[in-house]
Amino acid sequence: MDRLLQNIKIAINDNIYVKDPESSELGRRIIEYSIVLIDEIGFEAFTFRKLGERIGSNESSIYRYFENKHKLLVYLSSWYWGWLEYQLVFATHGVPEPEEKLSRAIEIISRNKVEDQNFGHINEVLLTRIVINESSKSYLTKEVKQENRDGYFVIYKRMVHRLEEMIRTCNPNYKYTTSLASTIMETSLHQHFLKEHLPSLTNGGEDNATTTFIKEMVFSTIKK
Amino acid sequence: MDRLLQNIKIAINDNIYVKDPESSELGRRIIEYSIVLIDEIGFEAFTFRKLGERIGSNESSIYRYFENKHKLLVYLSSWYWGWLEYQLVFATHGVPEPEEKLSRAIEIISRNKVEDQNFGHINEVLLTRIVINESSKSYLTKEVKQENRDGYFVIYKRMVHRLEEMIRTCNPNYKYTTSLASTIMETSLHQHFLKEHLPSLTNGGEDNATTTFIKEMVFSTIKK
Amino acid sequence: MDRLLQNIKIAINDNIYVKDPESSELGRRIIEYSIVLIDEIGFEAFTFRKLGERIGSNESSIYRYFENKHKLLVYLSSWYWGWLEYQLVFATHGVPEPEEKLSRAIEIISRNKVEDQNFGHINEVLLTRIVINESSKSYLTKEVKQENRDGYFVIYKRMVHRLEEMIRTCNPNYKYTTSLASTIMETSLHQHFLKEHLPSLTNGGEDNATTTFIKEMVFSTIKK
Amino acid sequence: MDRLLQNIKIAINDNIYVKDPESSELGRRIIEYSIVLIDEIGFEAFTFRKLGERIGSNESSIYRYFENKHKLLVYLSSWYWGWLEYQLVFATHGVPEPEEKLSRAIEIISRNKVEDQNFGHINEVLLTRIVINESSKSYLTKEVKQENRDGYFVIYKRMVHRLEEMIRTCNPNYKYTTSLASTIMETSLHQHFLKEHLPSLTNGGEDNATTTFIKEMVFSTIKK
DNA sequence: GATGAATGAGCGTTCATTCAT
DNA sequence: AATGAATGAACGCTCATTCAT
Repeated sequence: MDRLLQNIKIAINDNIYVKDPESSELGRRIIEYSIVLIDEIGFEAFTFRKLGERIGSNESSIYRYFENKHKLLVYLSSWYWGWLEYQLVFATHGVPEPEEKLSRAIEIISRNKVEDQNFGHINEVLLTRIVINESSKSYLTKEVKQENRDGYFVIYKRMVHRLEEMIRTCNPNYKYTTSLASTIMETSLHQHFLKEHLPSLTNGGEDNATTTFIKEMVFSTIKK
Repeated sequence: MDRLLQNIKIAINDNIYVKDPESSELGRRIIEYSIVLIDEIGFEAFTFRKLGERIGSNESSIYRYFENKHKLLVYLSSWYWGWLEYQLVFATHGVPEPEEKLSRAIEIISRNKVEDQNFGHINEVLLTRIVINESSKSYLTKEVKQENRDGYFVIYKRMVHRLEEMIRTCNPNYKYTTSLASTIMETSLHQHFLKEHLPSLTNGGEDNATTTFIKEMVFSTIKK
Repeated sequence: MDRLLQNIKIAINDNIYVKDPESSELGRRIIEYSIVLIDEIGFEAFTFRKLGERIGSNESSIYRYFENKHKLLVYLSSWYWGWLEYQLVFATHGVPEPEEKLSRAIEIISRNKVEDQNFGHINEVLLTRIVINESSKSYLTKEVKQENRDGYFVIYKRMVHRLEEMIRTCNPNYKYTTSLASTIMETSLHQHFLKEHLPSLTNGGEDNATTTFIKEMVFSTIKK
Repeated sequence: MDRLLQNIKIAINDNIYVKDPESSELGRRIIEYSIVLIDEIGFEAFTFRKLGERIGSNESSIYRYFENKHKLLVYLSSWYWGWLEYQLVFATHGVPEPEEKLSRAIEIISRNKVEDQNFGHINEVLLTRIVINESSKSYLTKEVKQENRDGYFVIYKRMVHRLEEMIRTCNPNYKYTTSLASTIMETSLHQHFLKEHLPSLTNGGEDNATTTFIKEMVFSTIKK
């Protein structure tokens, strides 16, 4: 992305963190290296102690920012979806044609991600990999319902509802707009996962194959 | 299901377990109560110690059957898919019409599950809930690739390939058969998850809505 | 008590604190809310962090006043005994009859306490409960001897010696004046503790039963 | 004590421990060295980790026997009271004269303790010191009431009730039997504490002074 | 003088696992 | 084959305290 947006900051629900990691140097290091480390060793093996070692800081300092590693993952996921949402709004703003709008939205969500210079301390490529591999763990817990009530997933849900709205504009008579919207989101992640880890379960090998697959599926489904 | 099948046994790849849990009373208790306990407290909080307490046996005995709790989850998932595969084969066998065949397959995979009297020690309703809530944790690990090589996911993959084959029979020209097949599998689980935990992200509220949604999507996608 | 004494201040040995908590608003808030909080959660669970949160101040500020929570407890105990001593002196001053004097002293020490309007920021009822439940922890430590040398318990000891003196005046031949005096002090606390927590170990249920019990015991013991 | 009683075992309420420490060598070492270590460094500084180091065993093994250090202290206190109770029963059994009986009981409770050869792994002298210095911490907690309900203090309470019964036999008209009984128990400990740490608050310096003091006090109090 | 941020150390606990029976 | 006991290692977290402002 261009650098016009240098001052923007992805806004995250403030009861996900204890202290805003964007508010200090240490906070930003926590974000930067948690992404690197989770990608390296997986979320299961990731601990605040190891992160502390990596950033040359005591784990107790990290507790000033996040109550536990689970909330840190929720934060990273939220940031990811906030970042995608930003791109989606930017790319679809002012596009009059509903099909074109939805097409661009699917593209943003399902394409291969590249680094974004606007957020120096965040490696979006690694983060995307984390979201693909681990983010379901942020909601597949016994506490989903409470966390949902606490607004942990607002950005994700807003994304789904934006898609839903676009689908409805394309075809007001289509019955399963919400399910289709959430399927777009989930399929985007899942197909990328398979491509990486279980390639025999996908045709997504070539560039943009996933995007094309989803677009075809969505548009034939909602065609009047 | 009827009870004609009383003697059948779902065959599970034998390097998932150390000792076949179907081969002893203790083994069957391990399976029975691991399902109950994981459903109760979640896979994260589930430990062999707690399972041992529940079945009145020492945790070390459980190690005779499974190397660790992760493999036990792989076993349960495999069993689930094996069970579904059985139903799928049974329901589609001898159906000449390709569309009808695929339609029945989707139905088997995505419908709400009920208890199956053929497997007394397994509560299929709870198991389905576990697969919906937790099974992604069985492959979302750093070790997927190795485990795939070890054949942990053969049944799942065979299911995908069966679907793929049916899709191809319906329309030999459709390009993304594998992706569509894996999307059917994943969407079936995901929509049920949303229905349960984040209902605002699905239209799947009514009976069979998920099945209808998927069928519509699939058939419009592959329509010649 | 009447309000004639508005300007009095209980004098506490100044090496118990770093900075006199009576010398500032923050100091008084520390005293006020430490009493409330210790009563609420117990001394064990009480920390400067929690106290800081309660008074809307950083824990590091509290360290300006007290080196650690143990010294704060010593301070509170000392304040309690200083407060009791004041009442004792006030109530026995000018009483010529030795038995009457001792009787009034025992009364002061063992009666149920009520709030004293002279010290607005201190809730004497809660403080009494703390002294009953927790104050032994202020001297039951490996450091008693050193702390005694440092004068941490002067007020308490002065109280014992005042009682001792009164006992001796009643009966100059009684041999165990000091032990009896310290037993009066300890029994007053202990019986109140039992009344509250293990009532089957006391007859102290009715009003003033503890006072009557102690008086009877003391006077029969020292009777010539 | 003589060695006639070699086979006796002090019976402790079995929900104080997870596994009976008398049932294994490791368990007995835990008891033996916890007494030594608590006496050495104080209960506050005592941790299972340090105990583990001392007995050359991992702290996790200790958790097999006691849930936490607080319960271990409850166990030690209970053992102490059980041991005293045994002596008390033994010393008063068959004594017809009520005053003599009570006198012997007070003696048992308040005298200086010496090692008892019947319990090889327990150093009764150190244990007595622990009970004097630390045991109040076993009941001065926010959880007393619940723990009382759970029977943690049964032996202590039985001791009080035995004393109470003896007092009543001496003088059926005395009103405060329970309070006097609990005062005997408490004063015995407290005077020994003072003798050791704050000797200016006691006359208990000479041998048996505490015993004599208490006996005089009790008998003059209940004298008809 | 009061505060906010950061830290090191250690606690209590649990887990997965092994060993001996 | 199944069990019970024991262990090492690590986790999550909190505490008391210090430093810089």
